[in-house]
Amino acid sequence: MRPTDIPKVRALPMFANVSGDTFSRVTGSAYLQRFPANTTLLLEGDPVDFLYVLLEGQVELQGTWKDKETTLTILRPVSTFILAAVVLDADALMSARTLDRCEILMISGDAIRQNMAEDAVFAVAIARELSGCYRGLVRTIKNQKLRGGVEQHANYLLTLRAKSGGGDKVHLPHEKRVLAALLGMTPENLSRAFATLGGYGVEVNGAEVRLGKLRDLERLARPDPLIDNYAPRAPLLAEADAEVWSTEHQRTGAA
Amino acid sequence: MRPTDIPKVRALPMFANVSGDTFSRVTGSAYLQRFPANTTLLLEGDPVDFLYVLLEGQVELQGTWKDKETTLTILRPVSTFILAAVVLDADALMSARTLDRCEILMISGDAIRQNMAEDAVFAVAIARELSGCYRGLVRTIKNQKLRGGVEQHANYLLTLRAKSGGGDKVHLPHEKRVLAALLGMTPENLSRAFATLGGYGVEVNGAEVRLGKLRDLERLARPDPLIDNYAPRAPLLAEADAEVWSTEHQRTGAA
DNA sequence: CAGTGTAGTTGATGGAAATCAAGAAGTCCT
DNA sequence: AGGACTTCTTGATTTCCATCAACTACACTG
Repeated sequence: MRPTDIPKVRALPMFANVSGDTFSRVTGSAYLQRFPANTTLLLEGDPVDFLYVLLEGQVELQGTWKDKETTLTILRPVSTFILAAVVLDADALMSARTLDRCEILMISGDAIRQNMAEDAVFAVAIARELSGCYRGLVRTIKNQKLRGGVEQHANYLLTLRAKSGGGDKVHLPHEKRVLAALLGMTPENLSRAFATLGGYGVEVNGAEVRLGKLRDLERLARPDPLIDNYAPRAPLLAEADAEVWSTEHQRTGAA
Repeated sequence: MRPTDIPKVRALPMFANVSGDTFSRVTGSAYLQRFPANTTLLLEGDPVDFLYVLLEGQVELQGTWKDKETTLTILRPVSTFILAAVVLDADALMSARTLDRCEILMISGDAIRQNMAEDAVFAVAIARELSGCYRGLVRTIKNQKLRGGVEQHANYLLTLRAKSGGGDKVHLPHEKRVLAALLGMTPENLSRAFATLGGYGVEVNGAEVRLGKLRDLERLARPDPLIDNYAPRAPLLAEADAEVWSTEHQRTGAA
C-alpha cells in the first residue's frame, strides 16, 4: 500500500481542505517504516529530515540534560511529530523513542516546506497544527507549575475518563512507570499518589481503574478547560488542541 | 504615524519576505495603543480578537489555577504575542499584563487569518514564527523539569551575558521579584540562589551583577544549546528560536 | 523630618517529592 | 516447576523549596 493510499494520513488535520495535488506531492516520496520497541528514532540535536507520522504503536518524546531525563509527551496514533523542527529545518530539541513496535510514515521535510511555499491552504493547515501544538505545551506548563503531583494525577485520570467516553472505569494506556515519567514524577510517587487518591474513591487493579467517587475526585482535581484538554479524542495532556478540528483523530506535534 | 509606517513592525520576522501589498492589508486596520503599568490586556479564557505587538515596555504572560499564579514569560520589544490563539481564533490560555507603561500595536485577527489564506508567503512566515514559539516552550519545559533553582538561575545569568555581548558585567532587566516569578521561584529563594552563586564569583549590586569566575559558573550551569537560546538578541528564556532568522530583532509569541 | 510602604534579605520551620532500600507480585525462560 | 528478571509497592531518610516571620534599606509623602 502506498502512503498516499492510507486513509488515516489523508484524514490528518494538516491535510484538511488540502487539494489532492498538494497531498500527493507532499506524500509522494514518503515511505512507511516499521520499528521495534525501544528504538531511538531521533536524538536531540540531530538534524531533522522528515516529518514523522505515527500510525501504530507509541512514541515517547524526551529531553535530557546532565544525565537527567524527562518525558515531554507520549504519542499515540494518529499523531505527527517534530513538525516545528521540520518547518524551520532545524535540529531536534527532543529525542524520540519507540515504546512499542511502531509503524511510522516518514514524509520528506523538503516536500513539506516546498509545498507550504506553493500552497497557501497547506501552509495555513500547518500553521493551525503548530498553533494547536503550541497551546498544548502551554497547557502542559501550567499543569506542571501550578499543580502538585496528586492534583496532576487526579486530573490525568479525569481527562482519561472524558476521552474514553465517561464511564466510571478507566484503562491506563501505559505502564505505570511510563505514566509516572509522563506526569513528571518517580514511579514511587505515582504509587503513593494512587494510594492518596484511594481516599477519593479511586480503586486500582493493574491497568484498570475505577473512579468510585467522581464528585470527590473532581473537587480535588478542579479540572480547568484552560489546562486540561477535554476536547474529543485528543490523546494526552501534552497534546494539541482539538478545539477547531472536529475531524476524527488524535493530534500532536513536537520539536 | 500610521502603523504601516513603523519600521520595527515591517521588520518583524512574520513580515519577512512578505509583499508590501499583504503587509498593508494586514496592518491597515491596526492601531497603536498606550497602556499604563499593571493593566490587564487580556484575561485567560477571553476570546482573542487581535494580535498584539509590543513596541515599548514589558508585558508578562501568566497563567492561574485555584488562586495560584505562574509567570510563563516576560516580553520585551519587539515581540508579538498570542499568535497561536489568533491563528485558531480561539480563547486565550494565558493572561497578559503590562509591567510598565506600554506601547502596543493591535492587529486584527481576521486580517491575519484572511491574508494567510490568500498569501502563502505570509502563511509560511507565520508558520515559522509559530515553530519558533513552540521550540521556545520546549526549551522552557526542559529548563523547568531538568534543572534545579540555582542551576536555572546560573543559566539565566549566562544567557543574559551572552545576549548583552559578553562582558563580565550584566544588568538585570527586571526587578528581582519579577525575575523570581519568571524563574519559577519565590523572591526569597532567588535571594538565596544569588547567595549560593556568590561561591561561584557572582557579585550582586542592585541590578548590576558581576560574573567574577565565569569558568566556575559555567561548570555549575552547564549551558546547553538545546535548552538555552544563545542566539543573537532573543530576549528571554522562554523565547522563540532565532536559529533561522538572522534579521535584527527579538522575537516571541504566545497563546 | 518623621512616617509609611515596598523591595530585598536572612533565618527558622514545614511540606512535597526524590532517593535509598527492601520486599511482593508477576512474566518470561528454559 | 524453578530461576532470573521486571514492575510495582511500601517504608525510611534526605533534599529542595515554599512559607512564615523578622529585619534592613530605600523611596516616596505629608
